[in-house]
Amino acid sequence: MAIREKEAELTGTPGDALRVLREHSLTTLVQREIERQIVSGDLAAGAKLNEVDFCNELGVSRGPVREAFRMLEQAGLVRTEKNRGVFVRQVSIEEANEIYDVRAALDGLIGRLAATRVKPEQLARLKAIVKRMRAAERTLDADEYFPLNLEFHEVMAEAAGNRALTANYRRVVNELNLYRREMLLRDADNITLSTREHEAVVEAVTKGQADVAERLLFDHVIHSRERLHRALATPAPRARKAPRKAA
Amino acid sequence: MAIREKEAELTGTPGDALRVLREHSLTTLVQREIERQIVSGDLAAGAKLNEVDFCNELGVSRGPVREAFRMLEQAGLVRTEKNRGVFVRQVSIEEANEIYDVRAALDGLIGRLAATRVKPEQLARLKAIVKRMRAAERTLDADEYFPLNLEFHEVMAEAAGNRALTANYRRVVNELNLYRREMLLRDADNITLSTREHEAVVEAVTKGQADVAERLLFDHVIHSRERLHRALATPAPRARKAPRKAA
DNA sequence: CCGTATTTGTCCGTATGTATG
DNA sequence: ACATACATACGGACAAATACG
Repeated sequence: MAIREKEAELTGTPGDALRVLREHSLTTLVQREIERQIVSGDLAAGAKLNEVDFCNELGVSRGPVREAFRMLEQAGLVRTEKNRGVFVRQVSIEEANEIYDVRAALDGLIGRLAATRVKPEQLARLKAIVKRMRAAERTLDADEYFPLNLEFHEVMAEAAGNRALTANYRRVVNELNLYRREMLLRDADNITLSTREHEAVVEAVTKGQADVAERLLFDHVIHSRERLHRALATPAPRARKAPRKAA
Repeated sequence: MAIREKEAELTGTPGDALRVLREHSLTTLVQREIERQIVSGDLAAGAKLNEVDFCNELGVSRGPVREAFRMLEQAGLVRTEKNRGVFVRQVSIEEANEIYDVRAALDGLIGRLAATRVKPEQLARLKAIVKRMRAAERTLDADEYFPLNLEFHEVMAEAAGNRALTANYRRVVNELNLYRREMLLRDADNITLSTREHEAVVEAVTKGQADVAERLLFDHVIHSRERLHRALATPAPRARKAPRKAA
């Protein structure tokens, strides 16, 4: 389906593709759609992105597609080889370790700022998320836990009330999700431990303990990395979805 | 002058524009050239970037220019208004404060990692830079101090040995340089204090004291912000250059 | 408020480079 | 190694929106 109508539907009221196009360029729409496909895992790491294929799929010409590629390149989601094409970025284990360090530093800052600035409404959302995490923990539902985890950290970043921090944090989280995302947190013990850490963070934020929240969130990221690496060392669990293409 | 020959000259051997073009796309060359103009201050904050003007100036068509715009947009150097054009990003004082927080967190990580991983060659470069800083301090030469400061932090980031960290750090530093860069560190006392802090960082890194280096570099960024704000409160010093355009 | 000029948004054709048999 | 097929890189034309007189 062409991106013009598709976006209009997603944004709510169907039929007002006109309004969407008045506010967003085709480049932006294409960029968001390709980003969605990458983040959701529809496009596997290493997959080649063919310009003309996207033109046909989205019903646009090659200009907007090429511009969207350049945006995704800067966002760290794809890699471009001159005269050869663009590919979904592959994050090696060494690279992932480096990115985890950056994320830990940013998450520490998020914890520190959120502890002093969090709004009651955000605190309520955090507590609701943790509650649902405990439910997912009981039923060992990793498919439910994964998006809750993303949402928790999204709300924390919002609570920090720093737009530059949020922007940089999102980019880092996106890049980490390229790294074997299908294997994240499939282990029951890992879910339990992760939930405990989230609860501790919420408690510190509730009490306004900036230093504690900073350290807890920093350590949480480091622990997450360790849990992931342990999970990778064990026999591989089933994949979440069948990726569309492989390079 | 057309970007094709210009880049060939800059990269060293004049006349081999062919090699440059074989390795870099026009989009990349245009992006680097516009970024240079923004970072150097040739393009003032808020200035409008006209597509056709850049086409004529750089001798390329609108395709590569538009793609370069999208890259710069993601890099945070320009802002795009649909159907109106792209403008050099303006960083408000509130935004700058937020970015400083992010930079402090990243610089803290840089200090911690550099203390354990710095190579002898990098340590030598750091010491040489600080030495030249002391010289600039004696002659109160702020024009010389400014690039030394950039170089110092560039070497520190390199010493941290984390590519993801370096990439994110560069982006943040670039954005901060959009904020009244002409006023940075023009005050004698500020130069002296800043140099002292750099020296302390080098000492901690030399001794491999990760925790100390982390804290010193973190505090250095926070102090830099305070110094900048104090400088902004005093009567404005002369501008460095005449900006080309103003929005 | 309207018409014109300018600028941006989109599309497509051609040249050049790459992969494949 | 060569030729063919295919994908990307670049340029240029048309359409739509904005700015200006």
